[in-house]
Amino acid sequence: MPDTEIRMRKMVQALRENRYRITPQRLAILKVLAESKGHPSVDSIYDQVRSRFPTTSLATIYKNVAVLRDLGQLLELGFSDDCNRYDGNKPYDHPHVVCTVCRKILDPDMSSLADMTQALTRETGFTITRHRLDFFGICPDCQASR
Amino acid sequence: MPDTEIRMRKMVQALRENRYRITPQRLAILKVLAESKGHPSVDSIYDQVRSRFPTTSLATIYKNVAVLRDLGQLLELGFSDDCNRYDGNKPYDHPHVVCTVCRKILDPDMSSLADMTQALTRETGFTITRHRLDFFGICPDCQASR
DNA sequence: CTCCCTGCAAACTATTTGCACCGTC
DNA sequence: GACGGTGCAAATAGTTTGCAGGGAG
Repeated sequence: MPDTEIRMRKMVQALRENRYRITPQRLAILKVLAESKGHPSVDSIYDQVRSRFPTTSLATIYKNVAVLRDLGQLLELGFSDDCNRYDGNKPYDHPHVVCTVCRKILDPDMSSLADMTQALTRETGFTITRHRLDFFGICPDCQASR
Repeated sequence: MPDTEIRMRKMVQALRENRYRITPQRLAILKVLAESKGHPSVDSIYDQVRSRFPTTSLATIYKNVAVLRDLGQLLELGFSDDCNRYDGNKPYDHPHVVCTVCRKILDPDMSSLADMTQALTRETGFTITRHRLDFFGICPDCQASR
């Protein structure tokens, strides 16, 4: 079974378990999220969903993205200077590399964060529940086209 | 000379070097930023400046904060789900610990980031120019008052 | 005396909300 | 059939902008 299919099922299951109805619009949104290799914005999801359901409204995308985020099925990357981006395939905290030119977002491998979190709890007394690690720079593609 | 004084002078110098005029409002904003131990929001700066210059407008705070940020004298922490916060004392990238209850922000000690950045350049080919590392959790004070 | 800066109000933009109708369960 | 979801439009909130008058250099 392809990964996309697995994610779809997982998200549908999470919706069902929480008594959310399975509507065509919802399925279309899940499909976009599961198939997306990148980190789509609400607008990008909107465009893709509209190609199959032309009457879908932006508000519906926002509402459903919020539901999925609250169910822990979607990671929201808020950028204050830009629109939010979403990851429906790895809906848990992980580092990102963001190209400041084309706004591409990648997921680099990086392990040592668990250690840092533990050290932090010891040092500050905080109960750490979430983190956010973003690196910003210029991707190879954008460096080439200078 | 107290640290506050040093930061004030440094910021004034940066403004002068870039042909920005030194106005009373600007000085008041610099003072708030240099004296602030925490990470004030625009609104908080606004309130503090108004206690001495009651006619100051919010737009002026925004404009000056943008100038200082662009001059590299102020670190902007954008939170998409909340208002931006600023650090005028350490205007360079560094990790933060954010209490999700009281919105307090601390600067923990943490070194290993330089290594991570280097590893990343090797792995992704990105030219890394900035990073952002935030940990979210509940501070000791807020844990106590539960 | 020249412009940059300020203060006011209006504009902007991403997101949220209210509400009547629709479709899932 | 009940009631949660959708689509539309209007509201919201932080931030930005346009412009006329004021003050730093």
